[in-house]
Amino acid sequence: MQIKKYTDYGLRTLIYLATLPKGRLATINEICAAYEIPRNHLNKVIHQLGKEGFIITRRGKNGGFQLAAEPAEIRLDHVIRRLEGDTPWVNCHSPVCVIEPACELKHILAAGKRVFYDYLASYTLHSLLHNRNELEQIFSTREL
Amino acid sequence: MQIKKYTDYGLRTLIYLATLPKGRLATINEICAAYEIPRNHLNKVIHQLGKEGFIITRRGKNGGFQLAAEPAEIRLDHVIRRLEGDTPWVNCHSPVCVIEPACELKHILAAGKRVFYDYLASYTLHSLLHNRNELEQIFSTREL
DNA sequence: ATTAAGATGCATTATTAAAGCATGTACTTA
DNA sequence: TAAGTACATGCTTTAATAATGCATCTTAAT
Repeated sequence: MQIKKYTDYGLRTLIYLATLPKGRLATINEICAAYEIPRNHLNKVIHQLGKEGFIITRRGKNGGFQLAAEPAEIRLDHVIRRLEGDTPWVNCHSPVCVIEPACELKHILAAGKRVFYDYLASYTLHSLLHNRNELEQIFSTREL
Repeated sequence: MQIKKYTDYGLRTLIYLATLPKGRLATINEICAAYEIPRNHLNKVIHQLGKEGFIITRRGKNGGFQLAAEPAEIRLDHVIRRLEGDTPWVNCHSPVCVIEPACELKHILAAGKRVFYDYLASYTLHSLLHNRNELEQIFSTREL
């Protein structure tokens, strides 16, 4: 019961982008360096962030990516749901559970999951920028 | 983002026990047979269920285990929290995250986790017995 | 053309859950 | 009190999946 690094990396990327001046593109290498995370994995995360419409990517020389919307418009439940994958939190098949047709558990856990994401829906990328100055400082010192 | 089979097996065990006449002991072999799950893994689950006080175990010949309380007294949040382990849903260390001191994410996810378990707190083992007759029928036909 | 960026697919490694195995300990009953 | 049966415990092995690595393709600017 923990979000994947994959999802974590995606959120970190969005946080990084949100601290940049509007219109400025970041690159995968830049983010890797800032967080000291492996390029290959981040590569896939960035790709999905683009596919899902959270960022706008641009290929080719001088390419990169930027937020596709204002931080306050990017909801955490959306981001996490997409990156994490939206499968049930209990697996009643594989292997098959014999009481599955009579079992209430899946419904209760599904509702619990809904409650969790409903809560996250009250937060956006903007909510993660509370300490924006401190964040910017961390990133700037890392570029030395 | 999915509960472990370990936790699942624990819940299934409690459901099974709840369908038995009061005072009747079940054995690990019995539960393995009912659900067709591996004895070795279930072994550990049962042990923890006992340690946590959800069931009362008795060793030796004619031993076995039974619920330690009424189904309505056994809360799902308690069971799942214990079996699943109660670690944060995001790992900010290992590897270290450079923005950790300035990052709000962990607090938001911790609150989301709380909301999830608070929701589960409104359900008990009794809530899982809605289709008790059907459950009993499934178990009885499996014993043939 | 050349270069720099993301896109894509496949292979490998690392992590952790799941399962297996062997043996210990407690308790019942003949 | 000996035998048998059930849970307890620790260690090992396997399986599943996330994470990472690598090679190459595509796109766009210069």
